[in-house]
Amino acid sequence: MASQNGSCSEDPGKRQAILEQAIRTFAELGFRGADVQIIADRAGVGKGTVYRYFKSKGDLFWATTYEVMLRLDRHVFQAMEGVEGACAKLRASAVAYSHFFVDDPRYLALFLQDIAEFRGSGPESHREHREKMIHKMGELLQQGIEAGELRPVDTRQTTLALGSLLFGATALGSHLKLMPVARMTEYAVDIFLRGIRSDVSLEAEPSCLMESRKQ
Amino acid sequence: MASQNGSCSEDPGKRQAILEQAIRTFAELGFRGADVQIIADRAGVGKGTVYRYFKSKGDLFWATTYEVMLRLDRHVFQAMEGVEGACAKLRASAVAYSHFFVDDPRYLALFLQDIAEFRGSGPESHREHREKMIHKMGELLQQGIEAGELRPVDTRQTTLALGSLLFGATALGSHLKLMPVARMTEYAVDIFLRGIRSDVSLEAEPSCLMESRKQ
DNA sequence: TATCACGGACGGACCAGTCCGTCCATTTAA
DNA sequence: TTAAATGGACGGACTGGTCCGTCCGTGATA
Repeated sequence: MASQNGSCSEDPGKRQAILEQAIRTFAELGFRGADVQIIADRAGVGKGTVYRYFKSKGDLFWATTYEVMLRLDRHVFQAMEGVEGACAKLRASAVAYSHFFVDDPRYLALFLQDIAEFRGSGPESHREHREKMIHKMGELLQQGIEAGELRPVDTRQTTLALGSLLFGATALGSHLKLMPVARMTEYAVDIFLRGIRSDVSLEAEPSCLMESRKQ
Repeated sequence: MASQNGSCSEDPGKRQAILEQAIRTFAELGFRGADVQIIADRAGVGKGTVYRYFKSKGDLFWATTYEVMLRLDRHVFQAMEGVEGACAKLRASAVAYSHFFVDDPRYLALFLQDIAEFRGSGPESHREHREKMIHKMGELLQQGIEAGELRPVDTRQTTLALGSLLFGATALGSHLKLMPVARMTEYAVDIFLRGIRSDVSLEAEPSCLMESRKQ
Protein backbone atom coordinates (compact mmCIF):
# COMPACT_ATOMS: atom_id res chain seq x y z
CA MET A 1 0.00 0.00 0.00
CA ALA A 2 2.81 2.38 0.85
CA SER A 3 4.82 4.04 -1.85
CA GLN A 4 7.79 1.85 -2.53
CA ASN A 5 10.11 4.80 -2.52
CA GLY A 6 13.48 3.27 -3.21
CA SER A 7 16.03 6.05 -3.20
CA CYS A 8 14.19 8.90 -4.87
CA SER A 9 13.19 11.96 -2.97
CA GLU A 10 9.43 12.34 -2.76
CA ASP A 11 7.20 15.33 -2.40
CA PRO A 12 4.45 14.54 0.15
CA GLY A 13 2.25 17.23 -1.37
CA LYS A 14 2.45 15.62 -4.78
CA ARG A 15 1.77 12.22 -3.32
CA GLN A 16 -1.29 13.58 -1.57
CA ALA A 17 -2.51 15.23 -4.77
CA ILE A 18 -2.24 11.96 -6.65
CA LEU A 19 -4.00 10.12 -3.85
CA GLU A 20 -6.83 12.64 -3.77
CA GLN A 21 -7.41 12.40 -7.51
CA ALA A 22 -7.17 8.62 -7.32
CA ILE A 23 -10.00 8.60 -4.78
CA ARG A 24 -12.06 10.76 -7.08
CA THR A 25 -11.29 8.80 -10.22
CA PHE A 26 -11.58 5.28 -8.83
CA ALA A 27 -14.89 6.28 -7.28
CA GLU A 28 -16.22 7.72 -10.52
CA LEU A 29 -14.99 5.14 -12.99
CA GLY A 30 -14.28 2.08 -10.89
CA PHE A 31 -10.93 0.37 -10.56
CA ARG A 32 -10.80 -1.04 -14.06
CA GLY A 33 -12.50 1.90 -15.65
CA ALA A 34 -10.06 4.39 -14.19
CA ASP A 35 -7.24 5.15 -16.57
CA VAL A 36 -4.03 5.96 -14.71
CA GLN A 37 -3.49 8.67 -17.30
CA ILE A 38 -6.64 10.45 -16.10
CA ILE A 39 -5.50 10.34 -12.50
CA ALA A 40 -2.14 11.75 -13.57
CA ASP A 41 -3.76 14.53 -15.61
CA ARG A 42 -6.11 15.49 -12.79
CA ALA A 43 -3.28 15.55 -10.30
CA GLY A 44 -1.31 17.69 -12.71
CA VAL A 45 1.56 15.24 -13.03
CA GLY A 46 2.83 12.89 -15.68
CA LYS A 47 1.88 9.24 -15.72
CA GLY A 48 5.46 8.27 -15.00
CA THR A 49 5.32 10.28 -11.82
CA VAL A 50 2.35 8.30 -10.58
CA TYR A 51 4.41 5.15 -10.99
CA ARG A 52 7.22 6.79 -9.11
CA TYR A 53 5.01 7.28 -6.05
CA PHE A 54 3.03 4.04 -6.31
CA LYS A 55 4.28 0.66 -7.45
CA SER A 56 1.26 -0.19 -9.56
CA LYS A 57 -2.32 0.75 -10.23
CA GLY A 58 -3.40 -1.81 -7.64
CA ASP A 59 -1.00 -0.37 -5.12
CA LEU A 60 -2.45 3.07 -5.67
CA PHE A 61 -5.92 1.68 -5.15
CA TRP A 62 -4.99 0.13 -1.81
CA ALA A 63 -3.47 3.40 -0.73
CA THR A 64 -6.75 5.17 -1.46
CA THR A 65 -8.92 2.69 0.44
CA TYR A 66 -6.55 2.85 3.38
CA GLU A 67 -6.74 6.62 3.38
CA VAL A 68 -10.54 6.49 3.36
CA MET A 69 -10.53 3.96 6.18
CA LEU A 70 -8.49 6.36 8.28
CA ARG A 71 -10.87 9.20 7.51
CA LEU A 72 -13.89 7.10 8.43
CA ASP A 73 -12.24 6.06 11.66
CA ARG A 74 -11.48 9.66 12.64
CA HIS A 75 -14.94 10.84 11.63
CA VAL A 76 -16.84 8.21 13.60
CA PHE A 77 -14.82 8.35 16.78
CA GLN A 78 -14.75 12.14 16.77
CA ALA A 79 -18.53 12.12 16.63
CA MET A 80 -18.68 10.10 19.83
CA GLU A 81 -16.50 12.45 21.82
CA GLY A 82 -18.40 14.32 24.47
CA VAL A 83 -21.43 12.06 24.09
CA GLU A 84 -22.45 10.30 27.29
CA GLY A 85 -23.97 6.86 27.55
CA ALA A 86 -23.42 3.74 25.47
CA CYS A 87 -26.72 3.94 23.57
CA ALA A 88 -26.20 7.60 22.75
CA LYS A 89 -22.63 6.90 21.68
CA LEU A 90 -23.74 4.06 19.44
CA ARG A 91 -26.42 6.17 17.90
CA ALA A 92 -23.95 9.01 17.37
CA SER A 93 -21.48 6.67 15.71
CA ALA A 94 -24.20 5.31 13.44
CA VAL A 95 -25.29 8.77 12.40
CA ALA A 96 -21.69 9.77 11.77
CA TYR A 97 -21.12 6.58 9.78
CA SER A 98 -24.04 7.15 7.47
CA HIS A 99 -23.22 10.86 7.09
CA PHE A 100 -19.68 10.04 6.17
CA PHE A 101 -20.84 8.13 3.13
CA VAL A 102 -23.82 10.29 2.28
CA ASP A 103 -21.81 13.50 2.39
CA ASP A 104 -19.21 12.04 0.09
CA PRO A 105 -20.57 9.17 -2.00
CA ARG A 106 -17.12 8.65 -3.50
CA TYR A 107 -16.13 6.95 -0.29
CA LEU A 108 -18.90 4.42 -0.58
CA ALA A 109 -18.12 3.76 -4.21
CA LEU A 110 -14.54 3.10 -3.26
CA PHE A 111 -15.44 0.64 -0.51
CA LEU A 112 -17.81 -1.20 -2.80
CA GLN A 113 -15.13 -1.40 -5.46
CA ASP A 114 -12.83 -2.88 -2.85
CA ILE A 115 -15.29 -5.58 -1.88
CA ALA A 116 -16.60 -6.32 -5.35
CA GLU A 117 -13.32 -6.26 -7.21
CA PHE A 118 -10.90 -7.56 -4.63
CA ARG A 119 -13.19 -9.50 -2.31
CA GLY A 120 -12.02 -7.41 0.63
CA SER A 121 -8.58 -8.92 0.30
CA GLY A 122 -5.80 -6.40 0.45
CA PRO A 123 -2.69 -5.71 2.45
CA GLU A 124 -2.31 -6.82 6.03
CA SER A 125 -2.38 -3.19 7.13
CA HIS A 126 -6.04 -2.95 6.11
CA ARG A 127 -6.98 -5.98 8.14
CA GLU A 128 -5.08 -4.70 11.13
CA HIS A 129 -6.77 -1.36 11.07
CA ARG A 130 -10.19 -2.93 10.69
CA GLU A 131 -9.48 -5.15 13.68
CA LYS A 132 -8.47 -2.10 15.72
CA MET A 133 -11.76 -0.35 14.95
CA ILE A 134 -13.74 -3.45 15.86
CA HIS A 135 -11.88 -3.63 19.12
CA LYS A 136 -12.56 0.00 19.97
CA MET A 137 -16.29 -0.45 19.35
CA GLY A 138 -16.22 -3.62 21.43
CA GLU A 139 -14.79 -1.74 24.39
CA LEU A 140 -17.54 0.82 24.07
CA LEU A 141 -20.13 -1.93 24.23
CA GLN A 142 -18.36 -3.45 27.21
CA GLN A 143 -18.61 -0.18 29.08
CA GLY A 144 -22.32 -0.01 28.30
CA ILE A 145 -22.77 -3.50 29.66
CA GLU A 146 -20.86 -2.75 32.83
CA ALA A 147 -22.90 0.39 33.33
CA GLY A 148 -26.03 -1.74 33.09
CA GLU A 149 -27.22 0.13 30.05
CA LEU A 150 -26.85 -2.83 27.73
CA ARG A 151 -27.59 -6.50 28.18
CA PRO A 152 -24.49 -8.72 28.49
CA VAL A 153 -24.15 -9.51 24.82
CA ASP A 154 -21.07 -10.83 23.06
CA THR A 155 -19.25 -7.59 22.31
CA ARG A 156 -17.40 -8.75 19.22
CA GLN A 157 -20.39 -10.38 17.59
CA THR A 158 -22.54 -7.40 18.39
CA THR A 159 -20.00 -4.99 16.95
CA LEU A 160 -19.90 -7.00 13.74
CA ALA A 161 -23.68 -7.17 13.63
CA LEU A 162 -23.94 -3.40 14.04
CA GLY A 163 -21.27 -2.89 11.42
CA SER A 164 -23.18 -5.12 9.04
CA LEU A 165 -26.36 -3.21 9.64
CA LEU A 166 -24.68 0.13 9.01
CA PHE A 167 -22.87 -1.05 5.95
CA GLY A 168 -25.96 -2.71 4.52
CA ALA A 169 -28.17 0.29 5.19
CA THR A 170 -25.66 2.64 3.63
CA ALA A 171 -24.86 0.51 0.60
CA LEU A 172 -28.40 -0.58 -0.20
CA GLY A 173 -29.89 2.75 0.79
CA SER A 174 -27.55 4.79 -1.37
CA HIS A 175 -27.97 2.67 -4.44
CA LEU A 176 -31.53 1.49 -4.44
CA LYS A 177 -32.77 4.95 -3.51
CA LEU A 178 -35.79 3.54 -1.76
CA MET A 179 -35.57 5.94 1.16
CA PRO A 180 -33.16 8.60 2.49
CA VAL A 181 -30.10 6.82 3.83
CA ALA A 182 -29.83 8.83 7.04
CA ARG A 183 -33.44 8.16 8.03
CA MET A 184 -33.11 4.52 7.09
CA THR A 185 -29.99 4.18 9.19
CA GLU A 186 -31.43 5.87 12.24
CA TYR A 187 -34.50 3.71 12.07
CA ALA A 188 -32.50 0.52 11.72
CA VAL A 189 -30.20 1.47 14.57
CA ASP A 190 -33.18 2.18 16.81
CA ILE A 191 -34.46 -1.31 16.23
CA PHE A 192 -31.01 -2.67 16.85
CA LEU A 193 -30.57 -0.74 20.07
CA ARG A 194 -33.92 -1.85 21.38
CA GLY A 195 -32.67 -5.37 20.75
CA ILE A 196 -29.54 -4.99 22.86
CA ARG A 197 -30.76 -2.65 25.56
CA SER A 198 -31.27 -3.91 29.05
CA ASP A 199 -34.90 -4.00 30.20
CA VAL A 200 -34.12 -1.49 32.92
CA SER A 201 -32.70 0.96 30.43
CA LEU A 202 -35.68 0.37 28.17
CA GLU A 203 -38.16 1.39 30.85
CA ALA A 204 -36.14 4.43 31.77
CA GLU A 205 -35.94 5.86 28.27
CA PRO A 206 -38.30 4.30 25.76
CA SER A 207 -36.98 4.40 22.23
CA CYS A 208 -38.85 6.16 19.48
CA LEU A 209 -39.97 2.76 18.32
CA MET A 210 -42.00 2.34 21.48
CA GLU A 211 -43.83 5.53 20.76
CA SER A 212 -45.15 4.16 17.53
CA ARG A 213 -47.30 1.80 19.60
CA LYS A 214 -49.61 4.64 20.40
CA GLN A 215 -50.65 4.88 16.78
CA MET B 1 -32.64 -7.70 -19.80
CA ALA B 2 -34.58 -9.85 -22.23
CA SER B 3 -32.99 -11.22 -25.36
CA GLN B 4 -33.77 -8.84 -28.14
CA ASN B 5 -34.82 -11.64 -30.42
CA GLY B 6 -35.96 -9.81 -33.52
CA SER B 7 -37.07 -12.47 -35.97
CA CYS B 8 -34.56 -15.26 -35.39
CA SER B 9 -35.56 -18.54 -33.85
CA GLU B 10 -33.85 -19.15 -30.55
CA ASP B 11 -32.93 -22.25 -28.63
CA PRO B 12 -33.96 -21.78 -24.98
CA GLY B 13 -31.46 -24.43 -23.94
CA LYS B 14 -28.61 -22.56 -25.55
CA ARG B 15 -29.76 -19.31 -24.02
CA GLN B 16 -29.82 -20.95 -20.62
CA ALA B 17 -26.35 -22.37 -21.13
CA ILE B 18 -24.98 -18.95 -22.00
CA LEU B 19 -26.73 -17.42 -18.99
CA GLU B 20 -25.34 -20.05 -16.66
CA GLN B 21 -21.80 -19.55 -17.84
CA ALA B 22 -22.27 -15.80 -17.69
CA ILE B 23 -23.20 -16.08 -14.02
CA ARG B 24 -20.10 -18.15 -13.42
CA THR B 25 -17.79 -15.92 -15.41
CA PHE B 26 -19.05 -12.54 -14.24
CA ALA B 27 -18.84 -13.79 -10.67
CA GLU B 28 -15.28 -15.03 -11.10
CA LEU B 29 -13.80 -12.20 -13.16
CA GLY B 30 -16.15 -9.30 -12.57
CA PHE B 31 -18.06 -7.47 -15.26
CA ARG B 32 -15.10 -5.77 -16.85
CA GLY B 33 -12.77 -8.65 -16.31
CA ALA B 34 -15.06 -11.14 -17.99
CA ASP B 35 -14.22 -11.60 -21.66
CA VAL B 36 -17.32 -12.43 -23.65
CA GLN B 37 -15.14 -14.89 -25.55
CA ILE B 38 -14.64 -16.88 -22.34
CA ILE B 39 -18.37 -17.01 -21.69
CA ALA B 40 -18.90 -18.19 -25.25
CA ASP B 41 -16.19 -20.85 -24.97
CA ARG B 42 -17.56 -22.14 -21.67
CA ALA B 43 -21.08 -22.29 -23.03
CA GLY B 44 -19.76 -24.13 -26.07
CA VAL B 45 -20.95 -21.54 -28.56
CA GLY B 46 -19.31 -18.91 -30.73
CA LYS B 47 -18.99 -15.34 -29.63
CA GLY B 48 -21.34 -14.25 -32.35
CA THR B 49 -23.99 -16.53 -30.93
CA VAL B 50 -23.80 -14.79 -27.57
CA TYR B 51 -24.57 -11.53 -29.33
CA ARG B 52 -27.46 -13.21 -31.08
CA TYR B 53 -29.12 -14.03 -27.78
CA PHE B 54 -28.14 -10.87 -25.91
CA LYS B 55 -27.90 -7.36 -27.30
CA SER B 56 -24.66 -6.48 -25.52
CA LYS B 57 -22.35 -7.51 -22.73
CA GLY B 58 -24.28 -5.22 -20.40
CA ASP B 59 -27.54 -6.76 -21.47
CA LEU B 60 -26.19 -10.20 -20.70
CA PHE B 61 -25.12 -9.00 -17.29
CA TRP B 62 -28.59 -7.67 -16.46
CA ALA B 63 -30.08 -10.95 -17.55
CA THR B 64 -27.83 -12.80 -15.11
CA THR B 65 -28.62 -10.56 -12.14
CA TYR B 66 -32.31 -10.85 -12.89
CA GLU B 67 -32.04 -14.61 -13.01
CA VAL B 68 -30.27 -14.63 -9.64
CA MET B 69 -32.90 -12.33 -8.17
CA LEU B 70 -35.58 -14.78 -9.19
CA ARG B 71 -33.68 -17.68 -7.64
CA LEU B 72 -33.19 -15.77 -4.39
CA ASP B 73 -36.87 -14.92 -4.30
CA ARG B 74 -37.90 -18.54 -4.77
CA HIS B 75 -35.35 -19.78 -2.27
CA VAL B 76 -36.35 -17.38 0.51
CA PHE B 77 -40.11 -17.69 0.16
CA GLN B 78 -39.95 -21.44 -0.19
CA ALA B 79 -38.07 -21.59 3.11
CA MET B 80 -40.94 -19.82 4.84
CA GLU B 81 -43.59 -22.21 3.64
CA GLY B 82 -44.98 -24.34 6.41
CA VAL B 83 -43.36 -22.20 9.11
CA GLU B 84 -45.80 -20.74 11.58
CA GLY B 85 -45.50 -17.38 13.29
CA ALA B 86 -44.02 -14.10 12.11
CA CYS B 87 -40.80 -14.32 14.12
CA ALA B 88 -40.18 -17.88 13.04
CA LYS B 89 -40.89 -16.95 9.44
CA LEU B 90 -38.52 -13.99 9.58
CA ARG B 91 -35.82 -16.11 11.10
CA ALA B 92 -36.36 -18.78 8.46
CA SER B 93 -36.13 -16.23 5.69
CA ALA B 94 -32.94 -14.82 7.15
CA VAL B 95 -31.35 -18.24 7.39
CA ALA B 96 -32.42 -19.02 3.84
CA TYR B 97 -31.05 -15.69 2.64
CA SER B 98 -27.63 -16.22 4.13
CA HIS B 99 -27.51 -19.83 2.96
CA PHE B 100 -28.36 -18.79 -0.55
CA PHE B 101 -25.22 -16.69 -0.77
CA VAL B 102 -22.99 -18.92 1.32
CA ASP B 103 -23.88 -22.04 -0.66
CA ASP B 104 -23.11 -20.29 -3.91
CA PRO B 105 -20.75 -17.35 -3.45
CA ARG B 106 -21.06 -16.57 -7.15
CA TYR B 107 -24.44 -15.06 -6.42
CA LEU B 108 -23.01 -12.64 -3.91
CA ALA B 109 -20.18 -11.67 -6.22
CA LEU B 110 -22.75 -10.92 -8.90
CA PHE B 111 -24.86 -8.71 -6.66
CA LEU B 112 -21.82 -6.82 -5.46
CA GLN B 113 -20.74 -6.31 -9.05
CA ASP B 114 -24.16 -4.94 -9.76
CA ILE B 115 -24.02 -2.40 -6.96
CA ALA B 116 -20.36 -1.47 -7.36
CA GLU B 117 -20.25 -1.26 -11.12
CA PHE B 118 -23.73 -0.05 -11.98
CA ARG B 119 -24.79 1.62 -8.74
CA GLY B 120 -27.83 -0.61 -8.57
CA SER B 121 -29.20 1.04 -11.67
CA GLY B 122 -30.50 -1.39 -14.21
CA PRO B 123 -33.68 -2.10 -16.11
CA GLU B 124 -37.07 -1.23 -14.73
CA SER B 125 -37.85 -4.94 -14.43
CA HIS B 126 -35.26 -5.24 -11.69
CA ARG B 127 -36.74 -2.41 -9.68
CA GLU B 128 -40.22 -3.84 -10.10
CA HIS B 129 -39.22 -7.24 -8.88
CA ARG B 130 -37.38 -5.80 -5.89
CA GLU B 131 -40.45 -3.77 -4.99
CA LYS B 132 -42.56 -6.91 -5.19
CA MET B 133 -40.30 -8.75 -2.76
CA ILE B 134 -40.32 -5.82 -0.35
CA HIS B 135 -44.09 -5.79 -0.49
CA LYS B 136 -44.37 -9.50 0.23
CA MET B 137 -42.12 -9.16 3.28
CA GLY B 138 -44.12 -6.17 4.42
CA GLU B 139 -47.32 -8.20 4.37
CA LEU B 140 -45.64 -10.82 6.47
CA LEU B 141 -44.70 -8.22 9.06
CA GLN B 142 -48.23 -6.84 8.97
CA GLN B 143 -49.63 -10.26 9.81
CA GLY B 144 -47.20 -10.52 12.70
CA ILE B 145 -48.36 -7.17 13.99
CA GLU B 146 -52.02 -8.08 13.70
CA ALA B 147 -51.37 -11.34 15.51
CA GLY B 148 -49.78 -9.32 18.33
CA GLU B 149 -46.47 -11.04 17.83
CA LEU B 150 -44.71 -7.89 16.67
CA ARG B 151 -44.94 -4.30 17.78
CA PRO B 152 -46.77 -1.98 15.36
CA VAL B 153 -43.69 -0.91 13.41
CA ASP B 154 -43.64 0.68 9.98
CA THR B 155 -43.64 -2.42 7.78
CA ARG B 156 -41.83 -0.95 4.82
CA GLN B 157 -39.08 0.67 6.82
CA THR B 158 -38.66 -2.45 8.88
CA THR B 159 -38.45 -4.62 5.80
CA LEU B 160 -35.76 -2.38 4.37
CA ALA B 161 -33.90 -2.37 7.68
CA LEU B 162 -33.99 -6.16 7.83
CA GLY B 163 -32.88 -6.36 4.21
CA SER B 164 -29.98 -4.04 4.97
CA LEU B 165 -28.96 -6.13 7.92
CA LEU B 166 -29.03 -9.34 5.91
CA PHE B 167 -27.21 -7.86 2.98
CA GLY B 168 -24.59 -6.26 5.18
CA ALA B 169 -24.01 -9.38 7.23
CA THR B 170 -23.68 -11.50 4.11
CA ALA B 171 -21.47 -9.11 2.18
CA LEU B 172 -19.16 -8.13 5.01
CA GLY B 173 -19.21 -11.59 6.53
CA SER B 174 -18.29 -13.36 3.33
CA HIS B 175 -15.48 -11.06 2.40
CA LEU B 176 -13.88 -10.03 5.64
CA LYS B 177 -13.96 -13.59 6.94
CA LEU B 178 -14.19 -12.42 10.52
CA MET B 179 -16.77 -15.02 11.49
CA PRO B 180 -18.93 -17.68 9.79
CA VAL B 181 -21.62 -15.87 7.84
CA ALA B 182 -24.48 -18.10 8.91
CA ARG B 183 -23.73 -17.66 12.60
CA MET B 184 -23.22 -13.95 12.16
CA THR B 185 -26.55 -13.63 10.38
CA GLU B 186 -28.49 -15.62 12.94
CA TYR B 187 -27.01 -13.58 15.73
CA ALA B 188 -27.78 -10.27 14.03
CA VAL B 189 -31.33 -11.34 13.24
CA ASP B 190 -31.91 -12.35 16.84
CA ILE B 191 -30.94 -8.88 17.98
CA PHE B 192 -33.16 -7.41 15.31
CA LEU B 193 -36.13 -9.57 16.26
CA ARG B 194 -35.77 -8.69 19.90
CA GLY B 195 -35.98 -5.10 18.78
CA ILE B 196 -39.28 -5.49 16.97
CA ARG B 197 -40.98 -8.08 19.10
CA SER B 198 -43.89 -7.10 21.26
CA ASP B 199 -43.22 -7.28 25.00
CA VAL B 200 -45.89 -9.94 25.38
CA SER B 201 -44.23 -12.14 22.78
CA LEU B 202 -40.86 -11.50 24.41
CA GLU B 203 -42.01 -12.85 27.76
CA ALA B 204 -43.61 -15.87 26.19
CA GLU B 205 -40.54 -16.99 24.26
CA PRO B 206 -37.28 -15.37 25.31
CA SER B 207 -34.75 -15.12 22.52
CA CYS B 208 -31.40 -16.77 22.73
CA LEU B 209 -29.99 -13.36 23.47
CA MET B 210 -31.85 -13.36 26.76
CA GLU B 211 -30.18 -16.55 27.75
CA SER B 212 -26.78 -14.99 27.52
CA ARG B 213 -27.68 -12.93 30.57
CA LYS B 214 -27.11 -15.98 32.70
CA GLN B 215 -23.41 -15.90 31.89
C1' DT C 1 28.44 20.59 -16.10
C1' DA C 2 26.34 16.68 -13.63
C1' DT C 3 22.43 14.96 -11.49
C1' DC C 4 17.85 13.69 -11.09
C1' DA C 5 12.80 14.41 -10.90
C1' DC C 6 9.63 14.47 -14.32
C1' DG C 7 6.50 13.94 -18.48
C1' DG C 8 4.62 11.66 -22.06
C1' DA C 9 5.40 8.75 -26.22
C1' DC C 10 5.41 4.08 -27.04
C1' DG C 11 5.01 -1.10 -27.09
C1' DG C 12 2.27 -4.64 -26.46
C1' DA C 13 -1.68 -6.95 -24.49
C1' DC C 14 -6.44 -7.10 -24.26
C1' DC C 15 -11.30 -6.86 -25.54
C1' DA C 16 -16.23 -5.46 -27.36
C1' DG C 17 -18.76 -5.99 -31.13
C1' DT C 18 -19.04 -6.99 -36.28
C1' DC C 19 -19.20 -9.56 -40.37
C1' DC C 20 -18.66 -13.08 -43.56
C1' DG C 21 -18.15 -17.83 -44.89
C1' DT C 22 -19.80 -22.45 -43.40
C1' DC C 23 -22.91 -25.91 -42.42
C1' DC C 24 -27.14 -28.00 -41.28
C1' DA C 25 -32.10 -28.58 -41.32
C1' DT C 26 -36.00 -28.15 -43.91
C1' DT C 27 -38.41 -27.73 -48.11
C1' DT C 28 -39.10 -28.38 -53.00
C1' DA C 29 -38.68 -30.84 -57.25
C1' DA C 30 -38.01 -34.98 -59.97
C1' DT D 1 -37.53 -41.80 -52.16
C1' DT D 2 -33.66 -39.24 -53.40
C1' DA D 3 -31.37 -35.17 -54.79
C1' DA D 4 -30.95 -30.29 -55.11
C1' DA D 5 -31.95 -25.70 -53.33
C1' DT D 6 -32.63 -22.42 -49.84
C1' DG D 7 -32.43 -19.84 -45.62
C1' DG D 8 -30.69 -18.77 -41.45
C1' DA D 9 -28.13 -20.25 -37.17
C1' DC D 10 -23.57 -20.39 -36.10
C1' DG D 11 -18.41 -19.78 -35.31
C1' DG D 12 -14.51 -17.25 -35.07
C1' DA D 13 -11.28 -14.09 -37.41
C1' DC D 14 -10.91 -9.39 -37.51
C1' DT D 15 -11.12 -4.34 -36.47
C1' DG D 16 -10.83 -0.38 -33.93
C1' DG D 17 -9.89 1.24 -29.70
C1' DT D 18 -8.25 1.22 -24.84
C1' DC D 19 -5.01 1.09 -21.24
C1' DC D 20 -0.90 -0.60 -18.29
C1' DG D 21 3.69 -0.02 -17.34
C1' DT D 22 8.21 1.32 -19.24
C1' DC D 23 11.81 4.06 -21.00
C1' DC D 24 14.07 7.83 -22.66
C1' DG D 25 14.60 12.70 -23.61
C1' DT D 26 14.21 17.21 -21.24
C1' DG D 27 14.61 20.82 -18.20
C1' DA D 28 15.46 22.41 -13.55
C1' DT D 29 18.75 22.70 -9.82
C1' DA D 30 23.03 22.84 -7.45
